[in-house]
Amino acid sequence: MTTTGAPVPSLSIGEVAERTGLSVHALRFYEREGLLVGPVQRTSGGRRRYTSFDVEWLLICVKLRESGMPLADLKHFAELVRRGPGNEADRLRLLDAHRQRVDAQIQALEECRSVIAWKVGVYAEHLARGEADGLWDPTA
Amino acid sequence: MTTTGAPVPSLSIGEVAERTGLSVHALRFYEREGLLVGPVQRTSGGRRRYTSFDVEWLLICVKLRESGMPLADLKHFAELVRRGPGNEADRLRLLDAHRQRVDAQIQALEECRSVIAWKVGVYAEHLARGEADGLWDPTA
DNA sequence: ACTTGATCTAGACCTCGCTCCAGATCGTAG
DNA sequence: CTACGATCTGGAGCGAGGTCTAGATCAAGT
Repeated sequence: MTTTGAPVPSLSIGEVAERTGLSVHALRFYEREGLLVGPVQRTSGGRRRYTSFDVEWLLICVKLRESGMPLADLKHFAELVRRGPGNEADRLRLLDAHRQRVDAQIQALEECRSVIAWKVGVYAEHLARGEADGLWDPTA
Repeated sequence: MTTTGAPVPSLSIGEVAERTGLSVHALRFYEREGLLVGPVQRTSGGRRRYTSFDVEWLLICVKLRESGMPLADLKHFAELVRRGPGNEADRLRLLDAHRQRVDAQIQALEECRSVIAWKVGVYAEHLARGEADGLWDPTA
């Protein structure tokens, strides 16, 4: 029954690279590093076939990496999921800690942006007033 | 006249490290890499003395680095400032490009945050409903 | 059968941004 | 004068996160 449905469409490493934005090199690297939940299936010829689960997980990985989670934490998270139910509190802690770091990061970036925007404004005003008005604060 | 005022209080590398959050190693490294606008002054004995200009510039550097500007761009910016007036348009372009990257970064982070917050919510709800309710989407 | 392009493995290599070390010197407090 | 901590230089080393190479194999089109 469960084994005879339409064959779940599986993807080659190249297709997954396209869909996730990771390079094929990075995909193999992630696998070696134990960042995937399960082992990737193979064809008789040894080529990887990724399931949609794999791809979903990878898309989450991409989001977590994009927001600065180190590979070590990602690996830890993968391990928790791999071990199956029973450690949801741990997973929650891990994600929530990361969420807080992301919030802090956003705040820091917004501060940076305002500093930069102010400096951009200084230069723009200077240029608007003409190029030849002399002395400049070297730090401006 | 201009040479006999109160001696501008200058700081040692350790004091600058404290004030900027950069390590003394990093400060020497930045200098070697040409990331400072001018050469740092030295005492007769060869120790660095940083002016408040230096410190201000370093604080800007810190903000730019914090927001992800690569050292190469920082160096480029320092070179422009070092060359003096006349290239304000270039400086503006450099900073404005960076501002745009920061904006994009903030947007990306906010997207990440919402994905993460959603997952945190999923786990939290699961835990609130009790630990023993069975099957789990492995990607959850 | 042949060609072409994607994929395979193991492992070397790379960039970035510091960090640390060794061994010498400075400078200030006792 | 002596100690001791801070600083000096040049260069090696490091951790993160991939990236790339070589040489072989697989799979699909003609």
